Amino acid sequence: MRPPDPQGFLPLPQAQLHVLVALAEGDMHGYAIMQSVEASSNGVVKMGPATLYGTLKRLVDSGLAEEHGERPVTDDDPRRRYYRLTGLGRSVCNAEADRLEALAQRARSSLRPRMV
Amino acid sequence: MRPPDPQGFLPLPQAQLHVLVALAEGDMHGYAIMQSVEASSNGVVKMGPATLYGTLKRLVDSGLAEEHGERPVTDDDPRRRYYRLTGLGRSVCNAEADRLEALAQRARSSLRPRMV
DNA sequence: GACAATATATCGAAGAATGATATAATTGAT
DNA sequence: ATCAATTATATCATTCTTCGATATATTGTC
Repeated sequence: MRPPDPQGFLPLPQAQLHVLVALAEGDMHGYAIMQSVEASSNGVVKMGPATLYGTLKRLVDSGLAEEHGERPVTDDDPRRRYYRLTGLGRSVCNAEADRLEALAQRARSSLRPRMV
Repeated sequence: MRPPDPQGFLPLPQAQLHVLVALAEGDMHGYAIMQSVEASSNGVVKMGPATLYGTLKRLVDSGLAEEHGERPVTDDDPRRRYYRLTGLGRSVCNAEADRLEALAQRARSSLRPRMV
């Protein structure tokens, strides 16, 4: 029973990555994740409720995120359900970030080749 | 009739991005793309023929890649079909690389917060 | 009280990715 | 010259993922 290898989750589906990155910035409830994803992508990535809640379910099922009961003292709308990254979720998000960064680098150096 | 906005193609499905990045490194035939994607991801991304040829078709249909008849003098297996990026394909690949780089940055700075 | 925004949830359809399989030409080994 | 492995393209059926639409109820604002 070894701890699951983060690499095994890669490549991560787009929506899952976006939710993980949002949660990396802090624990959040679903609706806040939707807003965060749209805002921090400057409106390029639009995530509707179907994508969000479906994705959230998958993340919880696969152990990358979890719901928890710790609520902020102020501003507690009882409908809200808060989520956080698990340790595994952090590792996977990190691994995927590394992978994508390398990919982006490669694209860059091919598309704008340096003068030799 | 304005030229299509690269941003409108974002976010690009994973397989499409991988093929575009491979083609950014040089014109290639299908089988070479498969190998390139798998090799340069260190085996993390495995693209089978169904994904490859389906994706290639989509890229051509949407004007991001195109087939061409220019073949290398040596080493010409007549079965091969060569593809290249279009101008639009380059722009889109570049825009997506920028987006993913920014996303990876954000993930990084959240996951490994700098000491303040 | 009326209305917009917040918040979660699910259905069914569309889009994307995959494993399996098929076919055939090429290459390398013997 | 024969045989097998590799190269190369292609498609089917299924599964996974994403999306638009819709539903329901609560909260905040005027």
